[in-house]
Amino acid sequence: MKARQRNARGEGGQLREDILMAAITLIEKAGSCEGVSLRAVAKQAGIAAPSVYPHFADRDALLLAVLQKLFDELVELRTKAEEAAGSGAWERLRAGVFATVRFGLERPGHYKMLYEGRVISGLSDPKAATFGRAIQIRVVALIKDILAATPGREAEDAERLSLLLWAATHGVISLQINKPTLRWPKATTLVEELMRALIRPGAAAS
Amino acid sequence: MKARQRNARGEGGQLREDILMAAITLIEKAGSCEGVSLRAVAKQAGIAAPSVYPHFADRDALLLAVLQKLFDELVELRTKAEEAAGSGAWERLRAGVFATVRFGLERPGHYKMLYEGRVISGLSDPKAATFGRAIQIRVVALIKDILAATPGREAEDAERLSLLLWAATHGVISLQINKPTLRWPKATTLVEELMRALIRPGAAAS
DNA sequence: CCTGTAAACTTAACGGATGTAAGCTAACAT
DNA sequence: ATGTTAGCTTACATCCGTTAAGTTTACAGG
Repeated sequence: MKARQRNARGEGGQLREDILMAAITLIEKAGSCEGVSLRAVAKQAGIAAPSVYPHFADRDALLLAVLQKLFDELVELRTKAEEAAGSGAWERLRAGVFATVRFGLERPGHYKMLYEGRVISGLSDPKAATFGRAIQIRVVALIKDILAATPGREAEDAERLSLLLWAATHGVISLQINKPTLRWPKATTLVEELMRALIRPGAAAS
Repeated sequence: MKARQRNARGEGGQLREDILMAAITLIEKAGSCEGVSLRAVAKQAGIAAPSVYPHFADRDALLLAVLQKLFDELVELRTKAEEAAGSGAWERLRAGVFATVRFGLERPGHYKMLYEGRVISGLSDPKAATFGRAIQIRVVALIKDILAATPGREAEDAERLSLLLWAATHGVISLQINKPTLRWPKATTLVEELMRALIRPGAAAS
């Protein structure tokens, strides 16, 4: 791991990306960001521990950057899945939710960091709180569309339904990650049942 | 903290309880069991660090004992709540679920240890996996009763519904714990809506 | 009451890991 | 040749889990 090439004059910033990637790799391997030491990240990146400091003020700043990057990644995954799902609101919503489920099950360590991580440090919390917001906004819009097209439910609170859907989805992913010894039915199927129960009650049994 | 009285001849076992209590206190204060050091537990209990070893083989054994105790506590809380709720299956189920919600919100660190904690050590996991089982078994029975009394749903899979309910409930608690900066509606209300959507669809709007 | 002994608990210490600070060296652009 | 940048080495103070050995205390038998 020590065979790292020194970067050229203007490209010291390249290392920043490498450090982030190293941290992301280790966090997934460790299952969460706790216990991932700065030294381990440095070793994974092929550099000495103090070489992190020119790029990140301290360990918290590094973890916050990782959090940001992972959220961005999830938002993009979700966006692409929605776009690939066509134009129906229901299909788009389902595709987005499924994308999150897949993300969570394939990369449980990253998912836990995003949605089960405690406040990293006092100051960084308010910033981190806004990271996932983009998703929730689009979900509310989609649910509004679905409700508007469902006779008798036009006046229901889409915001509240989105919270319920989020909670239910997160619960399925979280339990499946944290209680892996139980035998779980297919997560996407469970989530689809929850979606139908909450948003399209008429089709509960698919 | 150093004014601890030495225990009498045969009652060294008293300290075991004190250590457990100290660990439980610190885990709640720290928000999870990671980062709670054996030395900190000892200091909280008013003893020196090595005095833990006559009572617990190592740190993992201590944490496992804490896990056991916390699960027992939650099971008892839930049992009492169900018993106080009368004889209706729906009311008993709701009371039990609400008790868990209250436990989670009042003691988020303990809840996270129970339901978001990773495997403590290789060997201890299979044992720990059975800890929460008692709850789920009773929930399935209650849901069976409810379904049997609901025309048209007698044949539905109570086991699967219990998983969905568990996931949805856990999702509400977990998100509310881990995203405390968002403004959340009352958790018990959210959970009751989920319960109605899943188990009593006819009464979705209360 | 005295005393021996075993339990309850302490202090000291080891080996290692951690985050971070200072200063140094090697490479490249000018 | 020189100045700046990239990254390294060394070092610090602190904490960790754990072991070994010693000390204090409570009680039983005389």
